[in-house]
Amino acid sequence: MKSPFTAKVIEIIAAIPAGKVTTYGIIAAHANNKRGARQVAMILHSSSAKHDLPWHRVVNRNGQISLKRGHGYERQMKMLVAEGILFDEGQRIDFSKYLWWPR
DNA sequence: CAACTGACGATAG
DNA sequence: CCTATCGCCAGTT
Repeated sequence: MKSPFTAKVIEIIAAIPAGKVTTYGIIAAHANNKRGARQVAMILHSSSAKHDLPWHRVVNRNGQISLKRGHGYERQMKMLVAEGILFDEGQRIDFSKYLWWPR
């Protein structure tokens, strides 16, 4: 079996409601690995498809998409906008409106 | 098995 | 505002 951390991360991500977003750090913290944000990203990268996870609802702590242009950035933004999430001029998401906290 | 990589984050300057 | 550096450790090679 994969680590408890991995299982927890997948569980949390699968629970993110449409129209909301959360961050790598928050997920990591709830999976008992406060400083494991990078692993959350890695898990998403390798397991989002097989676990049918809403990977696009996870952004970094600035409310911005971490992907690079031409490597998923536009695709992710498009999916978020399609769910009603708006970006400001700096292409950042307003956490006061869209942040989802697992619990 | 060892080394390397990296959708991140906090901190320091 | 910015860059640099360290910590964390699952995947990949």
